[in-house]
Amino acid sequence: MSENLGVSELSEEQARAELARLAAELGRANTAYHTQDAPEISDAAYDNLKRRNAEIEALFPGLKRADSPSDLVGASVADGFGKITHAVPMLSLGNAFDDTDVQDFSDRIRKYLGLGKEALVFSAEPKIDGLSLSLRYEQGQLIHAATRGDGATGENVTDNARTIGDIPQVLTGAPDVLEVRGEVYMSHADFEALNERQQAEGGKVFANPRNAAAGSLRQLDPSITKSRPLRFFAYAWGDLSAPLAETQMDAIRRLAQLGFVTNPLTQECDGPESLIAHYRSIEEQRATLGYDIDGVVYKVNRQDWQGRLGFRATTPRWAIAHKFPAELAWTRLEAIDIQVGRTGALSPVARLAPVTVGGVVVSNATLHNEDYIRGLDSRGEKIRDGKDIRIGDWVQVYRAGDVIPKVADVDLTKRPDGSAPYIFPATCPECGSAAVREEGDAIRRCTGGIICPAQAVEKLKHFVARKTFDIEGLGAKQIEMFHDDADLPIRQPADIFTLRDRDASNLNRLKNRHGWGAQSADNLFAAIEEKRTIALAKLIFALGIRHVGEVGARDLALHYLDWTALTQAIDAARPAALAHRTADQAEEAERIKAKAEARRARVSDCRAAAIAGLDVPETASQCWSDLIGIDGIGATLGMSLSDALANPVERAAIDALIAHLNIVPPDAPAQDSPVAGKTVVFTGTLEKLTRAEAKARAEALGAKVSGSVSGKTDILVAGPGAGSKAKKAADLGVKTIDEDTWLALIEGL
DNA sequence: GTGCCTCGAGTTCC
DNA sequence: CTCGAGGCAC
Repeated sequence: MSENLGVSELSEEQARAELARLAAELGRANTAYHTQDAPEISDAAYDNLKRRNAEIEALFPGLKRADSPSDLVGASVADGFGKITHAVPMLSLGNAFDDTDVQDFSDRIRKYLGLGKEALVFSAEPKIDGLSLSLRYEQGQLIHAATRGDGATGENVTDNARTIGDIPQVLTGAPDVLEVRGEVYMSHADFEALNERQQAEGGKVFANPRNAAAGSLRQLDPSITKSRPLRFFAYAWGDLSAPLAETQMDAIRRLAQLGFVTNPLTQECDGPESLIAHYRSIEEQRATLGYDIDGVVYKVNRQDWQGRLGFRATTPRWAIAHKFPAELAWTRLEAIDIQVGRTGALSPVARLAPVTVGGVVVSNATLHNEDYIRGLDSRGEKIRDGKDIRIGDWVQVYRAGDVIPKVADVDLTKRPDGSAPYIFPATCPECGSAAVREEGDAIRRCTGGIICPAQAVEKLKHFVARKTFDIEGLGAKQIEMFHDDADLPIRQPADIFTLRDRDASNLNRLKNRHGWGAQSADNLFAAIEEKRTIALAKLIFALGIRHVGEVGARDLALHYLDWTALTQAIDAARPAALAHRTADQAEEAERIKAKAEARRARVSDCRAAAIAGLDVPETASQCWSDLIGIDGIGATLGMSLSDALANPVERAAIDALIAHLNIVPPDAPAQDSPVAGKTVVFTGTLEKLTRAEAKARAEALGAKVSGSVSGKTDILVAGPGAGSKAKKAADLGVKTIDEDTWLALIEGL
């Protein structure tokens, strides 16, 4: 047997066999652990198997199995934490900042549910300022604990969670599978005692209880977590298939019966006035609670109504967080710097004399844009009573959403003599090109395009970012270094993929440089090689074309399925795109000129000529309509994409890049479903699905989802409140069905 | 035209 | 996380 060999001594064949053996053994151990009282093997033995598996996988990455135990949840791996995908995503909440927002929240729900005089009851509880944790229990046993992470996937902190006294290891009388959610936090007293201890021992002193709780929970060594006084309030559960109770309040009581600690200030409220009264009461008690809270959470009490209300993209419709006013601090504005983003946006950043805001030292803050500094909002109306912001001013800072520092106000009585209004630059501070602000736009942009080094670097950073090419070892810092490198410059994406060959024929080789070695250089080249194969959607997003974000890129990929098809279609649509813009501009001019009677005729002539003169070929119009007919893609995105591909410099860079890549088309949609190849339009309110879900399901089944009804539409799915589209469909003789019929049609697929 | 809702692009600190 | 703005429904 090979299992006594060191990992490095294994042959490929032995490694493959052993990975199979480990997968089987760990799989069996996992099943035993999760379904029976006694685990089959000890924790230490389990960890050893797991570690050996990870070591072999690291050495033979090509042999990693589809059912690799390293992807299994519920076990500790030596380095870092494993990932856990939440069965039900951990979403964030919408925010209310004043009484009006609370009233709106209630009104919105009443309208959505169609409630008349009927009572609408809420639960209200303090929003604990800690970190949320999801606990999974199977057959009453705590199986795993995961942090929120990005909402879909979190970190596996099971071993640490087991050390928290408020978290039961075993439940009696619980459903077979139960996910409990709550907040891990540290009390003020415990926090202070911990910091004193840390200081005495020369350890890290935490800025605030939240950071202390987060730092303690994310310890790699559970014995350290155990020594930290963490607590836990349970407030929700993650599995709606088996509701704990018919109302939120009953569910909380049930959690308390099961042995969880629930917050004593949780209360039932029968309307907005009652919610606000409870909010004020909690606000008054805030200082004496002994732990940090940052607001009050309101939830619709009835479970069935929560179900009907459902979710928007990232937040439930049935809950909201009523936030306390943010903590404020005053400090001196020392300078205003201008940063240039990847789209050329000039963003002013305030450099501040360091000041503590909400437990964190802040020395930078956003100033948004030109108008914000001048004291105007996006509609040109006064904010801060019209006070402008000047260098040297005494300014008020807060952290929006307790995260992003912003300059909120100015103290005019402390304004230094001889100060002058800040003059926003009209040229790019990085490349000197003109910086212009389009009519109706809040942002001033550098016109240098690819010539501007700041834009080039930011675009490259976007290209290698986590959601795009995600090249390990080539992050923002490395991009900055390589961009200005004398011997191995990376000036455009294609340069990344020629790096290895250029390095091989270079005198100043990467492996001989300070801070690099043969191993790290090889790792980088290997990471780059790995990403030569890339999904079409990621490639499109990575190009960093304005208005083409993650979702737009995915929609384009799903529609065209292939890079060549996409470029050919966009190229062909170019005349129509130009005509669209010309017509747009002419219309705009016409609107302005309508007031200046004298010149109207000339403009109309100009518009007619523009359209007639361009003589748009039929195929161009078709390609253009096809493009902007994609649901979610409009003329602005279309124009932006067309411009990017038609710009000779940009196009050359893109073509050079494409030559190095192996582009993977999106998963071919099912061919055998009843809706494959059909064009579907959703309209009205969907009750069982969100629009995004409906769209994703339909696309997975091979349907094309369009935004508007036309002769090409095969099926219109009309929910309640469908209007003009249903009428148009009837006129065109398009088949129209309701949501239930649609669900029945695609059922089981 | 108006009013949602989502998406894109910007931001800080650990 | 927030703002602005694009896209879409009414």
